[in-house]
Amino acid sequence: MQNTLTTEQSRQTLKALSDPTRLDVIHALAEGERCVCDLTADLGITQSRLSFHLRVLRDCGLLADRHSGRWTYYRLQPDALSALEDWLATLRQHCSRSAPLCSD
Amino acid sequence: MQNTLTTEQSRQTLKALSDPTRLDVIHALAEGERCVCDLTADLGITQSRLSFHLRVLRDCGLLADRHSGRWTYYRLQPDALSALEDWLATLRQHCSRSAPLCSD
DNA sequence: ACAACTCATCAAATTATGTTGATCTAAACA
DNA sequence: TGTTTAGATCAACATAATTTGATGAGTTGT
Repeated sequence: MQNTLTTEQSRQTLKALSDPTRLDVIHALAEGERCVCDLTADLGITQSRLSFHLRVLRDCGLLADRHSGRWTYYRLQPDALSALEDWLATLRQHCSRSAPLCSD
Repeated sequence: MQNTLTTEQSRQTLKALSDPTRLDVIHALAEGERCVCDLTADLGITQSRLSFHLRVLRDCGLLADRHSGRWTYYRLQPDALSALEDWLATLRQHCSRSAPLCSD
């Protein structure tokens, strides 16, 4: 499979995943999609704070949302994780080519 | 291969990789190990700034260093990238299990 | 229309990260 | 010993990310 993430997109996804609150969100959504008010209760954080983190995760493609009535449901997009894995694998392969240059 | 990274270690590595200057360092080192003064010249940044980023990368295991005379040589540790890939793959597998819960 | 509910957004305050320039230690070499 | 070089560290500043509390927009039910 080809990596379609730009370096900038990968950076944003890496940064998004490096926050503990956002990892909590991801774990909570691993059970399936949930509305914001349920997530707020599950995680025990304020609504505006959760909304901020949901936006970060959605903006980098890790989450998708769906509106129904007055609720907004968020769900995981595992393909975004796959794409990041591909990007990382490519980086690692590039790094593994490295040979020592400096001898002393 | 088993994932040996804790969530906290993974977070630190993700955060380390999410900075453009640090990605530049990694790409520079993909050619092989280099001393700090050569890296400073390669990247065109100040010595203290580079030193700061090298420490972040070393602290999360992405780089190793070696002292020889008055020089310090840094090199990549591709295994740290592999470990992060494993952690990500595990997270993705966990996420991919998710089934929609909310019907309306 | 009105009230209650869900959620996003905003400004202000707080906290975390990165940058700069100076200083310090250790090594090399005259 | 005195001087130069490599590199780490520190304090001060600058910038970016996060949190909080308030407000606003849309939806539902009375």
